[in-house]
Amino acid sequence: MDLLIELGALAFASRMKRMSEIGMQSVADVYQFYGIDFEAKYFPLFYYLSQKGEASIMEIAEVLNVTHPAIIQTAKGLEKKGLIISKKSSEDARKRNLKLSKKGKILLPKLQKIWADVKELNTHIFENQEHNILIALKELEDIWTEKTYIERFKEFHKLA
Amino acid sequence: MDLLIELGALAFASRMKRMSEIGMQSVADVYQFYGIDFEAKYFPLFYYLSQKGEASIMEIAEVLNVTHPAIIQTAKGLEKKGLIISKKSSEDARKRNLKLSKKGKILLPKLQKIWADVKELNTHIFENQEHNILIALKELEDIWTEKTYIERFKEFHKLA
DNA sequence: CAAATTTGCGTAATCAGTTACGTAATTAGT
DNA sequence: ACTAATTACGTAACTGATTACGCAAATTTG
Repeated sequence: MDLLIELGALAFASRMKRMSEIGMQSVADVYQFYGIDFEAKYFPLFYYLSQKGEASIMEIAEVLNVTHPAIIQTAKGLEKKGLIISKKSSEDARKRNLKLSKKGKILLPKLQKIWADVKELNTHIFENQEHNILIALKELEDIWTEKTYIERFKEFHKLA
Repeated sequence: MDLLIELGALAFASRMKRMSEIGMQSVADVYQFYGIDFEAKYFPLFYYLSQKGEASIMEIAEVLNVTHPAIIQTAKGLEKKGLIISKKSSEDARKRNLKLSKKGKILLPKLQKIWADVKELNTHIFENQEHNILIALKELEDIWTEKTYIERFKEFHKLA
């Protein structure tokens, strides 16, 4: 029995969270399968640095939609593993810029291969869905951007 | 700029999580709008007790798909608010059964009204999606049930 | 029916994020 | 050019979940 599924439209937040956790665990399993010492939680930060080259804490926090202490914490983990390094910005003494270390750059191609394989499978799965979850997500993200839930709630139930 | 959306099929776990958080916050806003002292995190447990009447810690944990310490913790919160009570099972001395308190039963109709309103709006939103996220979720949940991601991964990439 | 195993619960430590707050550096206003 | 406001970062405390572990009660089994 799965109460959350029964609850349908009421419990969708809980189900999304559970699905998110399954997604994280799945990728973790892939890294492990390839014997690579890399955690799923590092992906967004490491990937962004691999694209951008160098970026400050706040810039990363904004792009990844998390708070800056979260970036500091994740960066600590990646620095400890020796995959990224940081140094004070020369233009702005408040900023600390992060970038891939030599070791990080060496690991990168292996990770890129895995990311490509994961992306390929995911795309395959999503495209074979009758209702594509990526499109559904994008629709919802746009709906919340347009108007907050509570505003919509008041309007819908004529409480405004 | 939103890197996660750009990453599409690769970052869907992070996006699901974010959407889940928006969903939780939205319901929290509705409780607040009605001036009701109830937190979104209490919903699954409180709702289940309102339906079942009485249930043990482990039973609830299984039905809600979380670990038993999570239920103990959530139950502590609801007991502190006086919305549920607990007593040792008479049939099995290991078990502690939870149920709504008098105060909880009095609050229930108000909550039920809110849940109904939220469900109505959510259903409206989801039914107007071109790709319905509830259906998409159900499809994915079934896919993972059928076979783990890593198994699927090995097959898809001919690594089995 | 006694011993071994399993089950139910509670607590502690941990985890990945958050909010709150403080400090130093930069930018804006006059 | 001072002063005020803002921005960037770091730390601390909290949150809501997890895993790991231990104890007591119930159940299985030899």
